[in-house]
Amino acid sequence: MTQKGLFDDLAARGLIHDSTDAATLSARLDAEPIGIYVGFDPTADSLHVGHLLGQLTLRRFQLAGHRPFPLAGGATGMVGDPSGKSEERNLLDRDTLQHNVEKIKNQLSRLLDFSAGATSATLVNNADWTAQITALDFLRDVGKYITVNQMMAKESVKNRLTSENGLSYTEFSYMLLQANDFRHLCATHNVELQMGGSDQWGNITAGIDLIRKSMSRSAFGATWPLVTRSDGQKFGKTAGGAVWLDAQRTSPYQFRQFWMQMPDDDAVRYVPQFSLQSLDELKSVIDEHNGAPERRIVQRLLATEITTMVHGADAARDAEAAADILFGADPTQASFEALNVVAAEVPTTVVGHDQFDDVFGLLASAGVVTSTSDARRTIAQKGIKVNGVVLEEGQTLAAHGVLHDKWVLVRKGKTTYHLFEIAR
RNA sequence: GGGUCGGUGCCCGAGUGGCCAAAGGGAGCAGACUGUAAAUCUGCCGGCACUGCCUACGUAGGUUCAAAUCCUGCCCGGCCCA
Repeated sequence: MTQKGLFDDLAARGLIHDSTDAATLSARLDAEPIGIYVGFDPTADSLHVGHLLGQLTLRRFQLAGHRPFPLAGGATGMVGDPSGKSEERNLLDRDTLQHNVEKIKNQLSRLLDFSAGATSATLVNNADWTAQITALDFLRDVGKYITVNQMMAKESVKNRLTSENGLSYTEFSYMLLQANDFRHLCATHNVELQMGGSDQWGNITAGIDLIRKSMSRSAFGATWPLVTRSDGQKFGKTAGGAVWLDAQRTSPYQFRQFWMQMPDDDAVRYVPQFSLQSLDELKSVIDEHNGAPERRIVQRLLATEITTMVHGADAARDAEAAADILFGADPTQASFEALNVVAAEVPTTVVGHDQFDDVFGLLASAGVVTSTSDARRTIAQKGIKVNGVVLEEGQTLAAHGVLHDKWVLVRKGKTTYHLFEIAR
């Protein structure tokens, strides 16, 4: 019924950081389908690549025959998780939170199958069972079972207690809410396993304890490691900010580029963690990649697979087609249709014929450069190419022609593209 | 509340009357080399109507031909005392 060896597979991919007794959990997973949940707090109206591991983990379990429960933290988002934070969070207001939950729900659905019979995913929102609980009930039914001593032992709590920022009672209580979520899902949906990032370990074990003490049954927990980058930067951040799953915030093209432009070391490390392909298949791909790293085989695999999962096959194909044109041959040879694809993926600004003389102003207002001064500098340093040709000082944007009577393709540096479209 | 030290560009940090749009480092941008990597090297790195002008060294005033630099008030932070 369930695929054997799931736990070992996860471990081999580098996806297990902590877990409750590995042998027991592994045997349990092999024996029969179980319910697993992963929580996502609605701190923004879109998830970002940092959340992908959680979604992919649920997907892996689903593919192996288990029942995934993505959880939107409508309630926990009200409080703020102190884990991994050095100071008290600013709380979002209810309307914003509600809005975020709605947007995120949709994204949580993307990678999972909700009509897969026994292994169907179930989207839950902890506000549904938490919002109505009275303070008294909560203290009796949850607080009673968890000691302050235990909460104080949490690393994130300790850190905050010794820092100057302090820790409010609200954030301190966060772990109780999360523990209650686990118990609720265990009681109502027979969910036995919670997973999360390594910073969630304390919250997860609190839930396991609560289940043992109040329900007299056992539950499992596991975490995946923090995704790190070889250069020490935070994963999922680029110069432009976070890489979002929302196509409005990060276009499929940009999303795909995030994976394409990944350093070799990171890409090789991430592939087993992010790809759903078997380890055997991946091993041969990695070998091939190491033999010819300039072909970016691993980056390409990640870019294609993840973009397809998040944005769909059509969007992934278009993004790839656009990138092939931009990073491939001479743009002046590109067909009208090809450029149309590019136009859909690359930021585009509509301009009038008469505006082409104001090169600095155009580049600045389109956001290609940060100011007209920056535009001057970049051009002086030969950093701007128009239709593939270096733009010299004093030339207008139309100096190298207009493609198909419609577009001027501007490239800044190696990877930034912008399209100027002539107003009709 | 008293004392004391400090608040400088995206970040760290030097500068204690003119030579200061402000050393140095980091980040960032561009160029070379490359593979839409990494490392390395070079240049840039407040804005604009760009051989000049404007705005900037917590904030508001003052002294001076001239202030990030001196004086006064205020705000904020560290430390010590109460």
